[in-house]
Amino acid sequence: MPRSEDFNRETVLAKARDLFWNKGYNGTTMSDLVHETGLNRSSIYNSFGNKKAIYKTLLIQYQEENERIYTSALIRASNPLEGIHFVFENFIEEIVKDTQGKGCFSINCKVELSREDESIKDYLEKMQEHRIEFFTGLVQEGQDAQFINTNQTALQYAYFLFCIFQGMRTTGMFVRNRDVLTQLVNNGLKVLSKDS
Amino acid sequence: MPRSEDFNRETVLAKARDLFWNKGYNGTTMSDLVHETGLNRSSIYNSFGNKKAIYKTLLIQYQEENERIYTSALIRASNPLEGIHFVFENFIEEIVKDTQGKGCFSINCKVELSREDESIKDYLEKMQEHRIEFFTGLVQEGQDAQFINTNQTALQYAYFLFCIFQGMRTTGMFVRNRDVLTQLVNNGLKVLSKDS
DNA sequence: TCTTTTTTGAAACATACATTCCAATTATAT
DNA sequence: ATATAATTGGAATGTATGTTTCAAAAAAGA
Repeated sequence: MPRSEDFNRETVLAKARDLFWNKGYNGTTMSDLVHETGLNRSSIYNSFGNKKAIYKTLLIQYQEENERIYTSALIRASNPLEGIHFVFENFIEEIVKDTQGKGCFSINCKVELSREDESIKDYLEKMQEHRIEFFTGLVQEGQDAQFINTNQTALQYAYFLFCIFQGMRTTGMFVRNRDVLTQLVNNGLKVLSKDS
Repeated sequence: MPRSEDFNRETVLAKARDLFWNKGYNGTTMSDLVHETGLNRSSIYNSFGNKKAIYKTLLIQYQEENERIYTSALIRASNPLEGIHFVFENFIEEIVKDTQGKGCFSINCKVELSREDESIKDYLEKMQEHRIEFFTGLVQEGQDAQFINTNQTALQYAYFLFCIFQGMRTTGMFVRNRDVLTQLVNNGLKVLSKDS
């Protein structure tokens, strides 16, 4: 009996994501969302919840997309160190493509909302730990297979990689030169390499 | 003839800075400022201008303070590489002291306002270039005096240092363990060292 | 003391914005 | 075709918030 939604959920969410990514959470108004998605106010509230709920949906979606991108980069790699290289090359591509200097959705969220919204803080903290575990596993594998030196623990190197990632993403808001970024990664990964 | 202000300018600005730092630009209201500083609305507008003006004043003040901190760290150092070490140890202290995870005022500003406010973007972009020039000079001196290797140009190493700085500051919003941060710096600076 | 100039206090203004309401509309199942 | 249940449109609501106004108060100099 019920009438069905008259729009494509994914398309709407994509437009909402672009808005929030461009203008931040506070910089985006519900009217912006109405205008950009073409949906009516009621439809938005009805189908996606309020502003915070929409934003959280997008944040989770962003994390999951990234998760997929990273793991797929690993599959192409023939060893853990190369896997790390691929992951970072992926970051570089994202930064170079980001001609507006929007930065990382997740880091932007961290800065703008993590101190105001406890639930977002908790989520982002878990995600950060998760990423560091991800790197730790990779480095550990690399160390076991003699591709990465054992001067430091896998966990410590994981923090280092995570730090470089966040640094690139933040620095990259103003600097999007591929060569500069590539050298940045090379310099960082030099620390892990066996022959140093 | 004129009546004089009934408050301490620096004290008021310090309280305003804490507010903006804690809650961000959009998260802080003029009423917060009124409440926290104890000044009257009119007095604030009269003596400091509107919200954006106050914020910009604080941003500039923050940059200048940091400038002083860095150059004073250099004076204590006996060579450029040690100078870089001191500067980074300073970052670590700031992060460890930041028990609330407020992060860097300047990076927070970059994320929250640089895409919405052209003048702030321009200012921050200039500051970023300035910091990179600062690091470039230091590295160049270090290379000239044989403390730093010449595998990369001074400029490239400067980007690397800047990236690690921004990464530490962002990662450090959730991770404030001194040992972890110290190892982070050590790993980064290993890249510059002569015997590697 | 009296004038001048600025600061200060409290209320008022104007607007931006998230959210809700309700009637009209529309698709589905019987 | 008709009843049903959800969606949709547009206005309305209430509140949060940046900024202005203006008269009263206060300090400094003559």
